[in-house]
Amino acid sequence: MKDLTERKQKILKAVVDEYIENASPVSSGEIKAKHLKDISSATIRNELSALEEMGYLIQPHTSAGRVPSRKAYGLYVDKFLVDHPLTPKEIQIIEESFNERFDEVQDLVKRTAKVITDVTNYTSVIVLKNIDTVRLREIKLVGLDEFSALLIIITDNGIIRDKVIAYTEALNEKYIAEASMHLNAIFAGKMVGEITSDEKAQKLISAQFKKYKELYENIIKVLKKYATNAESNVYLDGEGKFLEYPDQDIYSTKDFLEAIDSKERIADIINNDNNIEFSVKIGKDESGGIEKCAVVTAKYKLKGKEIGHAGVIGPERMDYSKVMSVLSYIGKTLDEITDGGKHGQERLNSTEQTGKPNQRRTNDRRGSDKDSK
Amino acid sequence: MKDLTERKQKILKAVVDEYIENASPVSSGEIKAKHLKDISSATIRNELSALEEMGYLIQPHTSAGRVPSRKAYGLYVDKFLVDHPLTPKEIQIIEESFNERFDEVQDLVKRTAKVITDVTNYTSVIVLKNIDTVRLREIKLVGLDEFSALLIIITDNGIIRDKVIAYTEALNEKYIAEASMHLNAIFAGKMVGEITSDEKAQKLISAQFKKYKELYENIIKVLKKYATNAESNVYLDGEGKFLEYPDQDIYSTKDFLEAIDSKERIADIINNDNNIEFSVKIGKDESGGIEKCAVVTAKYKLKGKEIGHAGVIGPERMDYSKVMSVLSYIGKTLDEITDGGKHGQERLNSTEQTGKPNQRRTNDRRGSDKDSK
DNA sequence: GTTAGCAGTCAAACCTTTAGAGTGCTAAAT
DNA sequence: ATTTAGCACTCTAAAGGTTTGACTGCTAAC
Repeated sequence: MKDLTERKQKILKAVVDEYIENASPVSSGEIKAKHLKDISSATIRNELSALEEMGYLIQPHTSAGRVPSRKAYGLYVDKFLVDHPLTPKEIQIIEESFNERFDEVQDLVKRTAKVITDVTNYTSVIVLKNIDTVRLREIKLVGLDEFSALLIIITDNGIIRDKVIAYTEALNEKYIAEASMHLNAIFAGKMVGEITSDEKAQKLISAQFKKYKELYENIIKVLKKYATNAESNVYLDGEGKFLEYPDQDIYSTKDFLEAIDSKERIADIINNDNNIEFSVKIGKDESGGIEKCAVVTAKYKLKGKEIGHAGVIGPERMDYSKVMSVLSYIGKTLDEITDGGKHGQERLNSTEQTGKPNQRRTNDRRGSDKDSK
Repeated sequence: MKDLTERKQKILKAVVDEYIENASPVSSGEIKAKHLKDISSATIRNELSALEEMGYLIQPHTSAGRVPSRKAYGLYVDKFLVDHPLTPKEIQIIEESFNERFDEVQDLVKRTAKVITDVTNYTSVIVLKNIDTVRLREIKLVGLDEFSALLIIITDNGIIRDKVIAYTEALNEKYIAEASMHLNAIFAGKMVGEITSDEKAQKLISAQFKKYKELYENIIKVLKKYATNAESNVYLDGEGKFLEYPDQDIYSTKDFLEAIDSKERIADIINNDNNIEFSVKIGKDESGGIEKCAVVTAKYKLKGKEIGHAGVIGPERMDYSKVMSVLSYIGKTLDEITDGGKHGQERLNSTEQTGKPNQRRTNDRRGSDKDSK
């Protein structure tokens, strides 16, 4: 009775599939009718009972069917995912959405979030790698008026951020330009983490470049702020989608909304286990998560460089196969448009050639190359 | 029976006040007990009946109390608002929030939204004036690499936006700098509307500055996009607050969420009647609005310049007096910190002196200087 | 014009009943 | 030793029926 026999697995898969589809407890009769016509419901009941004892199923009350437990979803994601080919319509949505040219990485990120939502019908989320762990390509300083300048931070993966910084003494254009050069020499190529954590070097530089001290310190401050600021790294789309799966009880809806509200929390959840290709986090446990929700994410790569994670937040009973197929397809599409052999590695910045839309058409796709939680 | 006698007004006000407080239909007995002890409930019933006939009240069913109609709210906002002094704690929240220095107008805007939500406990919304109707102070072009540059748009009210633009031919730094100067000469001081709508001038310029044609056209495109793009002008905070007034039925919650989801719609509602100091839009009517919700906004000024509208989206039965008092107080506070006689008009850009927080302390405040819908 | 008093209405809360979906168990069949 | 049929049992959800009490509307007296 301790073994997960093949038949038990089949039945378990049937329960999960059925529950994902209908959101109501699955009965033995239902399984017999739709999945395993050749054994009797009584036998299935025995198996269900065993599976319940093993912790895979939950019975809301004695005379109800069974509902998958978190453990069951975990196993399901590990073993039972099937290839879920995208419909031509879905493919079309994705292709069209990426056919338009983009000038800026952030644009593309937003668009990706939107398309994930459109195709999966779940709330989508993209969390970019913390600027902390990313190399600076360049910083620029552009004077705005005598008391302020725009600091432009360009990271190695092509993301551009900027921020106004102000200073107390009036500075002229020339001074700014000079400072910009000097400071750039210091910052370029370094990781933000390196700069902000290395107090010694900071002091040294700060002393060496006395003239630019205030500016330098301001810049460090801005970088530090970005490094600890989830806000600017988290992109959401389709926050209202949860209204479309209303089988959840009030509690989890509230937890969902609270989670959605706090970008820090989202970032924490998604950055938690971020070294695997696909990550699936089901429900809330010691290490975080969202009550009654599942978070499925995949590595988000642009031009071969990993720039963060992209995925979906939905009910536990989400259509995992579909979501993973969609994420996988989108990943592949992004790969193609950003790394289509057009430019060498050195130009892997934020811009894409203007003019005609990228030509591509691929209908084959891999199913679920997963890794699971 | 056609006149809104003084007593009727009192009763109407009582109904609205009571309903705002308790969210349940108001009965004649309640009014007698809490508001008009010296007339009998029977008399009040007669009056209620008359008020209902006049369209101010609605009876959900025969044996229920009365609920205010939209017409009643309108009258209430017009005539019955009272001065609603802020508590010391509320004042403290506001003051503290603005005491920190800010470098950028957008920062201040976000902070304003946050503080409105914190103090009123409603979802707050700030809609900046469309860039279309605002004069450009300056544009800058900063080369990022040979195929792209960052376009920085600085408007007359100190708002900074930027956008990467890409071009097809490699351009060097010098070229960009030159173009930046030339183009700036063309754009500075003009309103975006002027530039984008005047096709003739566009053609002319485009011919005259042949060298910069592609750039110029790209810039126009970006400006046009901003001009028609609500997204970047709408700031929300406290989107989840609606959970805290759950007396609404499912429908209106849905409409609320849908409205919140679409920044265009928000912008439409708020820009609709934007020439009055305070605007109150109750419920949904021909000209838009949100079912069962009220939108209260005030002009949002910085350094004496009107830069948009700030306000609140909440249930129809919102605490109008309080909201208006809060908006008014915040408006006054902003006036003081941004125009405290520190700099002349010419420096009304985005920066504020660094260092010590602004010193100010004002506890007097005006109540409700309203204008109403 | 106002009020007291009372009949009438209606929603909400609370039961009770019923139906049926689904299980668990037992004993027979394989 | 499994599998299955059969049946008693459980529990929810839906439907129907009462009761309660909060209101109103009306009438007749003040």
